[in-house]
Amino acid sequence: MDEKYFAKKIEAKWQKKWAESGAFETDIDDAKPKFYQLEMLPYPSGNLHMGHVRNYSVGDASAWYKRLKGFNVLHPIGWDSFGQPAEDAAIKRGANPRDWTEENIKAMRGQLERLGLSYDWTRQMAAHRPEYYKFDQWFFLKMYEMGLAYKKMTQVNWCEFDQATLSNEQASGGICWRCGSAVTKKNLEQWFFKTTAYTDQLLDDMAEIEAGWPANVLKRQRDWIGRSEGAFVEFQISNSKFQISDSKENKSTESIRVFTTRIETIFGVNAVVVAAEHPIIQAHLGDLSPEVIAKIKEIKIEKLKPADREVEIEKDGVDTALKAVNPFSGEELPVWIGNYVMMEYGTGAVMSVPAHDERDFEFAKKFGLPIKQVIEPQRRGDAESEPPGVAGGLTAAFSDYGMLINSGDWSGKTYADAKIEMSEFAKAKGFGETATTYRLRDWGVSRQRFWGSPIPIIYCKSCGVIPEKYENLPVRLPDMAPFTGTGESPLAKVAEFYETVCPNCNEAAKRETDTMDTFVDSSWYYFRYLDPQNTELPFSPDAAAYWSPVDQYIGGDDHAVMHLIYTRFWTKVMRDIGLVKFNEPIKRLLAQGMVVGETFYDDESGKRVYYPASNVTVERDAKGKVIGARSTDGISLKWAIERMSKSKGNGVDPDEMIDIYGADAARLFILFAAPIENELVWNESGIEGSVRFLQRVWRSVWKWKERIQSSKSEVQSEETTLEIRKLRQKTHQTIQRITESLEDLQFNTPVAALMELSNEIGDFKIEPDQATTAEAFAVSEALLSLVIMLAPFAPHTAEELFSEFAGNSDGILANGARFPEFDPELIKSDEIEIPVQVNGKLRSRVMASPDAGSDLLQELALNDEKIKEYTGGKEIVKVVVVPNRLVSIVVKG
RNA sequence: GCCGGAGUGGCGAAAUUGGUAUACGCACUAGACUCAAAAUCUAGCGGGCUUAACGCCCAUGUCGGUUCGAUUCCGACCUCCGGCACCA
Repeated sequence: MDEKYFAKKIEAKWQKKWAESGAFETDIDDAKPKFYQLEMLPYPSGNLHMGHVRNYSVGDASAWYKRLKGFNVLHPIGWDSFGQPAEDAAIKRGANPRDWTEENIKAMRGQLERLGLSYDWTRQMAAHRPEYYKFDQWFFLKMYEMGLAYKKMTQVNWCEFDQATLSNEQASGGICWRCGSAVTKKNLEQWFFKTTAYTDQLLDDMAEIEAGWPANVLKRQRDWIGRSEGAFVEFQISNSKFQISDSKENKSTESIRVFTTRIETIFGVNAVVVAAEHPIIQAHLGDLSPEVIAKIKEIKIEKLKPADREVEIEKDGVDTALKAVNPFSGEELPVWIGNYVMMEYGTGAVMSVPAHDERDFEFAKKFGLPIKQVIEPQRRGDAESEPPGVAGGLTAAFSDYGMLINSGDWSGKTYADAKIEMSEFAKAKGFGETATTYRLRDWGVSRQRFWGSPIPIIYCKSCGVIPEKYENLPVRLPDMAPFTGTGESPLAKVAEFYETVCPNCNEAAKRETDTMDTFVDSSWYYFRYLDPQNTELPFSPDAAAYWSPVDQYIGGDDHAVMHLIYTRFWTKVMRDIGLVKFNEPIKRLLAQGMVVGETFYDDESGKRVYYPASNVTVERDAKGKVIGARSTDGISLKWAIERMSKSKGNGVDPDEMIDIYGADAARLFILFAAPIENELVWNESGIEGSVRFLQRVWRSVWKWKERIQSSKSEVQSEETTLEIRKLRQKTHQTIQRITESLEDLQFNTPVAALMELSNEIGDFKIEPDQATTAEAFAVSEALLSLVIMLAPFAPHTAEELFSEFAGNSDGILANGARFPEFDPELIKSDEIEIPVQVNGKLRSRVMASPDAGSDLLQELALNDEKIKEYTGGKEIVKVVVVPNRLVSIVVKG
C-alpha cells in the first residue's frame, strides 16, 4: 500500500482481481437467504451518462450491503439493445445495426467496469441476440395460442407522398415531419397483446406491492388504467327520416349507447352528443345536410392538430337533426356531434347533462341548449354546498352530489340510492346496464422497423394466418436490409427473409415483416438472468422459483407507467403459462430522481453556451431565486436547470469524472449529494470533498496500521478511558445508524455518518506509538468498521484498506468479512446532557446518567443555578420530565 | 382544471414516536506550515442586540390553532415542482 491515495492504481488493481476471482459471480449457498438486486438495463447508445452512474451506484451499494449481510446476491446487468438509434445509424451512415450495437455494448461495458460495479457478467443478456429474441417469439406464440395476441385493423398516421407510417410525434400538426405534406389516417393491420384481459388484476394486485412501491408510481398506474364505474344506457333513434330502411322487422332498432357515471342525472339530459367518428354518423353520412358534413370535416381536421396542453380547446359541434329518446323520461332529444367527445373512450357517445357537468354546461351555453337542474344540495341553506347562482338559473355546472329533483318517481331520493335503483330499472327494462370502462387499451406491438424481434407469424394463401413452429425459432433477422427511412418495414424488402413455406401445407408463404415493440424485450429480461443459457425455455421454473421475485428494483421514474405496467402484465401471462407462481414480479421499487445540470444560454443570441461552473457567477434576488448569471468574462447569461446531455453542453462525462477523481469518489459523491429520489443538480466542487474524505480515511489507516498490527500480539486489557469509551460509542452508534439507513434505502445519510466516524477517529489525539493496547484496539475497531461499511460506497478503497487489516489481498468477501454488528451496551453513555426548558425555552443543561429517573432529573433541573434565575420567586405550575430526553418547567408570575 | 409532492443557512441537505433546529459536505473567512503557491492542519461560519466571560431576542414559506414544548400534528393561504387532462 502506498502512503498516498492513488485512485487509479487501486481501482484498476481491484477490478482485475474481482474479474479474475469471479468475486461477484452468483452462487447459491443453501444456508443463506437470497436477494435479487436489479437495476433497469441501459440502452447501448455507446455512452454512459450520469443518470446511469447514479442508478448503478445505488444498486451496487445495495448489492454490496446485502452480500456483507450474508445473502446470496444476484446482481446482473444486460442490454436493451433493440431500438431505433441503431437503425438511424444505419440510415445516416450506412452502419450495420448489429455491429454498431455490439461496439456500443463493448464500450459501455468498459465504462461500467471502470466504475467497479459488482455485476455477475456471466449472466449478461442482450435483446438483439438471437438466443434472447428467440424467446420474445416463443412468448408471442404462447400468447397467440392463449388468445392474448391478436391482429386487428387500426388507424395509423400515413404520409401519402412518402408512403410511410408515422408515429404521433412524426405526424405532429397533421403535417409529415419529413416532406411537409398533409398526414392522412390509414388502416393498417397491427398485432396487439391483450393487456385489457388483465385490467382488474393489474389494479387489484397492487395491494400486494403497496408496501414496497412508491405511492406515486402506483397512483400513476391506477390513473393510466383509469377504471370508471358507471352504466350504459340506450337512447333509441326516433325520427323516421333516419331509420334504417332495409330493416325488415323493426324500424326503430337503431340506438345510441352512452356511458355515464352519473345515471341519476338522466332527467337533466338535454341532448345526446357523439364523436364525429361515431358509427351512427358514418352510417348516415348520406342523410346529413351539407352543413353538418362540413362541420364533421372541420372537427376531424382540428383533432389532427397537436394538442397544446396549456390552451383549452373551445367547444364546438353541430346538431345532426337526428332525434333520440330519453328512456327514463320519454323526452325526445337532439343528437349533436361534439368535438369534446372522444371515440376512444367509453362508447364515443355521452348524455349531455349541462346542469351537472362542466363540459356539457359549456357546450349548452355556447349553442343555447336548455339547462335543467335535477340535483340539489342535501343540506339546504348551507351556503358552501349551494349550487352557483341557483336563484336566477345556474351560472355554472353543479357537479357535487345531493338529492334528486325534477326526476319523476326518483325525485326526493339521494343520489346514491337513485344511482342503484335507476341502474336496476334500466336493466329490468332492457335499455341499460351497469358497466365499467377503462382507459387502458390493448398493447399495439407491431413496429414497421428492422431492429427488433421479428413477429413469428406466416401468411399462407390457403391456410391463412399460421404461427411459426416452435422448433423453427428463432426467426432470424437478416444481416442488413435496405433502409429507406420511409417508415415502411425494411424487412418487407428482403425476399430471403419473408419468403418461406407454410408450416401447415408446405406451400410458398410470406412472413410477417413487422417487428415487435422494444418494450417486449424489457418486459421479461430480468427473468433471463436467472437462467441465461437455457435453449429450451426463456428460463426454467426452478431457477425462477429460487431467485424471483425481484427483491429490489431501481430505475428512473420515467418508467413508472409504460415499462412497469407491461412487465406486470407479462408476469401474469408467465404465471398463466406456468413459468412462475406469483402475481407480482417486483417486491420493492425505488424510483430515483434525474441528474440535471446547469445550462447557460447567451442572453443576446439565446444560443446555448458552455462554461465550466467555476467560470460563472449565478445571480440571485433577495429571496435567493436565480434571476440570471454572468460569466467571469462579463457576458450576461440565462440560467436553466436541464436534464444532463452532451447536446445541451451541461453533460459530464463519467469517464472524465473517473479519470480526474476516481470511480470511488464519483460514486460516493453521487450518493451523498442528495436523497436518491430527489433531482440531483450536478456540482463539480462537491466531488472534491469526497476525494478529501477518502484521503483522510486512507491516512488514518496508514497512520495506525503498524500499531494495530503490533497490538494483535498483545494481551487484551480491560483498561478503559473516557477517550476510548467515546470512540467506541461513536463506532457502534455509526454501525447502528448506517444499518438502519441502508435497510430504509437511504444512501446520503450513511455517507455523512461515515464522515462523522472518520472525524471522530481523527480527533482521537493519542499518537500510535504511545497508544496502549486498549487504545489501539478501540482505533482498530473503529477503522475496520469504517472500512467495511465503506465498501458499498467506495469498494476499491475499502478493499485496499481492508487488505491491510486482513494481511492478505483476497478481498473483503473472500475473507468472509461481514457488515459489523453494533453492541447496544456500547452505545449507551455514562452521562448524558439533559436540556432544561423554562416556559418552553431552553435555559440550561444538566448532566445525568441515562438511567436517571424522573424524580432525580426534576431535582437536578430545579437545583441548577441558571434555572433558579428563571424560577426564583415564581410559582412552579408544572414540571414535565421525559427521562433520557428533557425537563420542561412551567412557571407563573 | 383535477390529483400528488415539496418549501429549513450563500448552496446540497440532517433532525427517532412532537423533545437541545441547522448533523455531514460544498463555498467562504482568518490563522499555522511554506521563499511562495498548492496540498494539509487549526479555528470561525443562520440573522440581530449587547458584549467580547456569560448572555438575550428572532428565525424551518405566511397566518392562526392544539401542546409544557411544533420543522414534525390540525386549519387557511402563498409559492414552486411533478403527473394527468375535454375520461363522460
